[in-house]
Amino acid sequence: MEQTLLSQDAYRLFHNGSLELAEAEMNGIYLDTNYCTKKTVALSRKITYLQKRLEQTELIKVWRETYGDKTNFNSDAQLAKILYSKMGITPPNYTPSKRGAVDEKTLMEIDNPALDYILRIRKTKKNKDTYLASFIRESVDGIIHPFFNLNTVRTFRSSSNNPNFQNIPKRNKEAKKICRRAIIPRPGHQLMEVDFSALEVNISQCYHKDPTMYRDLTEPGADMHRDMAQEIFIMDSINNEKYPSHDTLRQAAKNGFVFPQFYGDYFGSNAFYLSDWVKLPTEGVWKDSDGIRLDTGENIGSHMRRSGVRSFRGFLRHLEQIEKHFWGVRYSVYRDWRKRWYEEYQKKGYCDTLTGFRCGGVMKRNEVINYPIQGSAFHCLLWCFIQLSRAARKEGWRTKLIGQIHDSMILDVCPDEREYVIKKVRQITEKDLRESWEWIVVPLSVDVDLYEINGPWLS
DNA sequence: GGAACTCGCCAC
DNA sequence: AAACGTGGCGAGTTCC
Repeated sequence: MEQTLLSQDAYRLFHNGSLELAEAEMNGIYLDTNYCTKKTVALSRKITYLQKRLEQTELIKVWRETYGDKTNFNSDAQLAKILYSKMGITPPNYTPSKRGAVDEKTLMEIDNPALDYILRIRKTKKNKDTYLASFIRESVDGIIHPFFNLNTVRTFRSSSNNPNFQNIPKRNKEAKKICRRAIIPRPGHQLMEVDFSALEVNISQCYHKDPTMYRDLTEPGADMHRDMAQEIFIMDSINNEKYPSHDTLRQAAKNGFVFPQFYGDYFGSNAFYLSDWVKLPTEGVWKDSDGIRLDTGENIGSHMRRSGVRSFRGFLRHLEQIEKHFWGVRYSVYRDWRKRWYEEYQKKGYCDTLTGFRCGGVMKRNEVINYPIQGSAFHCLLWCFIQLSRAARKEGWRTKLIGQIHDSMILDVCPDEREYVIKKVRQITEKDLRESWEWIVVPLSVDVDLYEINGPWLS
């Protein structure tokens, strides 16, 4: 790795950052250990039950005939051999090393009742063995002390381990409930989460200074994801109040087009993700009954056909045009920045971040473009974390900073101090940060989420 | 018996 | 022309 702390400022940020992160590590996070042990038992029982049901399936007969005593339902290698060699199924997808894949998406494409049990067992084991088990294993007197490292990541972000506090389930409702139920505040306290809104996109603006994106980020009512949803799904207006289902389309555009495009993806793979999201088939001509149902009463397959996109192939051509317009017209200044930024790297062999770090060594185009944005965004969070942690110490708060997840901070708040802490948080994140770093050319704002007093990390 | 690998899957 | 950025970690497997 050829990353270096270029400037005195960068050194100081990481020096002070490591001190305050160490303070948070020492503070630690309270665990409902009673819940953890009870839930672990419950999940074990669930796994036993699911395995019994799995035993009764036809697929398992083949599995036992093949592997006998060596049968192991947790082995993906065995599963791949059963499906793709013994049963002669053609793998719907392949792994990077060209073997038949057996991940969730792939197994869902194969019509076999046993696979449903395998997936449910996998999910349950993940919650039990990765999250609850590591919480129990790493806890000391009912407190976990996740590490927050500043020396492991190529982009100068942070990482976390023992246990990893930065990948606790959130999107999957069931997993979220199982895992976050274990995280609780100090007695009488409440958890608080402070998230920067769209931090990476805002920080990208500080590099490329695209005027269209500037408007998208600063004008009230502007919404790039809604705009792109309208283009992708060919609608005059995406009105979420009148048609709540349209929020699904906005989400699809955000996670299936806009963000992947920013990371360096292209329309070809966007098309698969988007089709999957709205349940449109990736083969053949779309039917009126295809796809999710909109609040207008129409299915999206019918809507797309009426609008002139009649099949997945048509959708590909449509998305190609949208991509062309996205970079060629809408964000052409951003596009030019990317080009220049990469060419400059090719000339110099490194690129520097706005926060004073140097990324060097052999990098691919997407890496060169993404590293500075990803790193600088985290540095904004780290700067705020340092200021807040210092204030907490100097002013003798009972409120403690306990963790950080790239663009958010997690606090264990004493309710008496709550209003003052929120005031301080907003002062640091929304005012002081911009004054301290003049290169931040857009307003930054945070969401403050509060959880119940004595309640877990769940709403 | 441990290091290094693959795969799958969780987060931003 | 090519084509999604950053991590940690559990389990299985392979190799020495």
